Amino acid sequence: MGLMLERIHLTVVQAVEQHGSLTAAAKQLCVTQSALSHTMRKLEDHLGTPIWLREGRSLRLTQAGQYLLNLANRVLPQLNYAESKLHQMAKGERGTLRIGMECHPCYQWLLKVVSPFLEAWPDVDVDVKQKFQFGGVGALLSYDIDLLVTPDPFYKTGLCFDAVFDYEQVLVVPNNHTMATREYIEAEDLRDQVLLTYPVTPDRLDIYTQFLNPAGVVPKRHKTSETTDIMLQMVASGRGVAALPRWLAEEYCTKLPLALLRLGQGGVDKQIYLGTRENDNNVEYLRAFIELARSY
Amino acid sequence: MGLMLERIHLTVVQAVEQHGSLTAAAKQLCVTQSALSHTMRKLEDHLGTPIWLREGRSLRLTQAGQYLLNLANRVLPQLNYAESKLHQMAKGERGTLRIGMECHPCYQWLLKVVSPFLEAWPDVDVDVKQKFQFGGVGALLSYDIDLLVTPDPFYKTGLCFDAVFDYEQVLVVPNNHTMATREYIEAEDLRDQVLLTYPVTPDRLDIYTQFLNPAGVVPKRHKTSETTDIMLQMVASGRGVAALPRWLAEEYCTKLPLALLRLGQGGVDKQIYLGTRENDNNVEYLRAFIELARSY
DNA sequence: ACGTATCAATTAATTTTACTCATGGGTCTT
DNA sequence: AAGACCCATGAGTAAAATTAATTGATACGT
Repeated sequence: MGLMLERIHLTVVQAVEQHGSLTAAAKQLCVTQSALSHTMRKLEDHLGTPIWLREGRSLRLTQAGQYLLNLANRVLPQLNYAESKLHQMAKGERGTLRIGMECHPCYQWLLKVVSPFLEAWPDVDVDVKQKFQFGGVGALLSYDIDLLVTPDPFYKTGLCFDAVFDYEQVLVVPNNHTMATREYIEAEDLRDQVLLTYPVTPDRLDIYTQFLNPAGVVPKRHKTSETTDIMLQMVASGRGVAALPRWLAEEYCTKLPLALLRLGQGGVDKQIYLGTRENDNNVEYLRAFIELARSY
Repeated sequence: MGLMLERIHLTVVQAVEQHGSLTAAAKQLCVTQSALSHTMRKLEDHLGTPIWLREGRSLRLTQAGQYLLNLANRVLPQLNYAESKLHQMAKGERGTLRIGMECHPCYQWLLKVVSPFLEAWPDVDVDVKQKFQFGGVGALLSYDIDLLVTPDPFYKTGLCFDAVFDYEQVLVVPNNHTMATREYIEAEDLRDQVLLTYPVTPDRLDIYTQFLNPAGVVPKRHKTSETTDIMLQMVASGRGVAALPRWLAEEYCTKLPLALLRLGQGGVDKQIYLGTRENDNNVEYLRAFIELARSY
């Protein structure tokens, strides 16, 4: 009645993949190559299938091995994090608030909330992540993050979303642009414009989903930029137009020759949501963060 | 450099919670109580925090212990499933296709696809699950299922959704109902009707999201029923009306005195989607299932 | 209130396991 | 063809896990 698939096995598969050989993995793990060879051999016997094909002096993962590697990449981070979190709990520390960002421009806003939070909770660290294998919701569900900042809430059992921030999405144009003096623009007006956005898929860009798509309009060209600074430099120099939160764009208006226009007569209104797991409802510092965010 | 949090620890925490005592857990795991006491004691020393409060002769989880239990409930199923899947792979079996259902009436449709699939892939088993802690998407992301049947796709990085089935959602009324002879109804017509649905939240019922809510209509009463049979028995006996897929309702029309009405002049059209992980794109039998489903 | 049953912790003895060392057989490089 | 590199194997040993036996504490029944 032997359980057999252990943490060490996943660790080895992962380390071998990372370092290229059993020997290198062994050095990394501070044991001999022989130890790992024995250990993995036992697992292979137990499973009844090899994990690697021994080709000359190198190892290539079998299908079973690839499955193990995939498992390792999913499970090991959880174990590692849990262990460190338990250590933190033991020392009486509050732990780390892991924040995931699904919203490029929110970063600036987040910084303004994080800083008073760190003061109010000196024993809680903050960690911000931006890339997720399965999107922000996936990261929340698989405990890779504890809090998700997103303009795009997704109500599912086990998750809570709180709206914490209202803002208006506006179009940013150079202030010598032909449209610069208008109060608002229509979707049609963008048909012959170059649109600058962050590099994410159009279905996650509000300017498309809420403004252009309903009107069936596609801009002349679509360019992307990772950073707001560069993006607005491009706008100022007449390379295109961009859609950003008003509060963010306004900060740049003092530095760059820009004008802000409403999107449609009524404007496009947005909210930022904070997503959490229901399980974490009673985590004090998490609730506190949301309260703090709401009060801004 | 001692790694320490092992599978056995999670197993013990889970087993103690399940069986109420260390002794019972030990029996379950085919070891002595002493062994578990030692093992867990070592972990507590390593972490620096107790896992249980010893109250008289019983154990109560500390906060750290609860965290461990939560971790165990998330991680152990993955390890257990992985181990059995690897054993299957070793024996040359294809494995199990775990299907999650987020759509009550789809069950009937699914059965029609599963049966030819089982014939075409004799070495693949099928398992159908209906309850998910974090919704269908969560189950997909955390590898609790491999395929999600849903009317409500959710595009996220790492997931694919394929539309496999178009159908019309219709209103089912008894055939002696005052509206029974009409071709279609308006939302207003439901204001004084009793509505029968499956027991899920209204935001996941198309009749609300696509028909009633836009018109701001609330039915006189809302009753729920777990099964289609009972629901339509109720409809036939004049206790209310129900919204169901046309193909499903039509099957009952031969047995029960029912009439089907379009929802609104244009009718409400729906699709069933099959959700998978991008990672599984190359799993033959999964692709085959989707193809098979599409061809119906 | 007393005896009995149950449960967890502890100690010491024992078994099992994991690891290292030493070695051999491959393969690739130059 | 030599040297470097890599993995597998077998035997011995150190370490760890497990057991058996016992204790102390608590609940329960009569």
